[in-house]
Amino acid sequence: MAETTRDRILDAALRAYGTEGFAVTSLDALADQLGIRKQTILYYFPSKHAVFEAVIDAAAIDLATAFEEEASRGLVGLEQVEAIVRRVFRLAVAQPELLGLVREVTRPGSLSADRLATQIAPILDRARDFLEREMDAGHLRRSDPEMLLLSLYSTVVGVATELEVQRAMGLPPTLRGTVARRQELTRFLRAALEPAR
Amino acid sequence: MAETTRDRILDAALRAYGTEGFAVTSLDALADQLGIRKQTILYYFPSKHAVFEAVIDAAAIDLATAFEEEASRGLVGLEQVEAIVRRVFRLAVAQPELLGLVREVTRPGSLSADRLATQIAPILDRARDFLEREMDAGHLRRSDPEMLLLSLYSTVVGVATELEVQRAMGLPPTLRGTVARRQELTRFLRAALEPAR
DNA sequence: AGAACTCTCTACCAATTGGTAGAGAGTTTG
DNA sequence: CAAACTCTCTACCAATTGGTAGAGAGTTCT
Repeated sequence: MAETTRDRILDAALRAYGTEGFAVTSLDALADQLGIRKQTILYYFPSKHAVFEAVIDAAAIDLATAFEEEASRGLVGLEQVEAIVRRVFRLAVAQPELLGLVREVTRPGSLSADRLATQIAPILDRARDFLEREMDAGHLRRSDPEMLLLSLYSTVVGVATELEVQRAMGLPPTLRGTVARRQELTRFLRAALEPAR
Repeated sequence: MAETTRDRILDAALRAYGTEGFAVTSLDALADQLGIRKQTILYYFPSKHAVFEAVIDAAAIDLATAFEEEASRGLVGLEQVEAIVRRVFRLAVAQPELLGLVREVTRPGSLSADRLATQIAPILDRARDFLEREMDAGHLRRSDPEMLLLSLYSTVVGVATELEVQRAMGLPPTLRGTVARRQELTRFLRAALEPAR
């Protein structure tokens, strides 16, 4: 309990930046949500951009933790891939703002793209190694691990987060619909990754 | 020749909104790029948001045209899918701001998502029909066409935007790298879509 | 007790924002 | 030629922005 003011600011900022976006969220708006004045925010962070960077750092830790949890189960081949997909979807439902922040940060004009990138790099390295190992072991179809990772990332995060696109396509944003989407995605990935028999 | 002022504004706006984003691009900044005053912009468009909507409309036409060109070749099965993927990548290289705009518009909670959506809807319908038909004909592995479409969209746009992010971070997008990505993506799709033999 | 420190606030500020009013130059129309 | 219209501009404006200065209340240290 007793969440510190600093943590409350970071929570609200993650939610705001991850859904509305960084540029459109003013310090005043953020402060209003918390029932404080923006000067209090500027007491804890030297500037608006510093809040953003702190949010990114915290998000990177959350993401790394979630990934770590799934990766340390000793699963193999497709089962490991599917475990992570399931986790990403769980994240998308429980904490949509987290993946929303990733989307915000990885936008072309973003000043802080590399901040998240460098913190996530170890995860990516580990994922690439995993794919390579599993291909060698014959558990996954052989292909370029780096590129495969990129395709996997885009597909999974996209399917999990592109709510507007889904709405535009007439897909219901219900929990049931989300589960169906995950299952279909899993089938899709299985078809793409299963070693040729 | 003799591009009208209105068209020059739309061009610059597409580039700015598609890379920097709508919120962070002020009318003054836009006018500066064109060597005019923002009041001239407001002569052609009643408000900043009207500029955005006009940009979306123009982009929708460009996208529909590109799609139409690829779709009217009478290709079949995976060949048709790959032709469109190739076209999207060509777009991503030649006009990265166009996909950037799509990304900007499809941000969760976007007010203008519907505007693009309704204009793109016929394309989506057509694409869904195509996939369904090709599955029936046994040219593509059977799966939920809607989900498949979403996966395709996420993956292709995701991989294409990722190129932009890297470019923004200083990694020059070599033609070779782009082609390599497209080929890996194609392999990925082929593995997932090829009818089981 | 008093000094120092922590935290949140009020009071400002200069810059930037989207937008309005309307002048002035050039062109087209009657 | 004069009137009307088209286009771009200067001059403003009120609201919002991120940020500074410093007061005041409460707590902790000596």
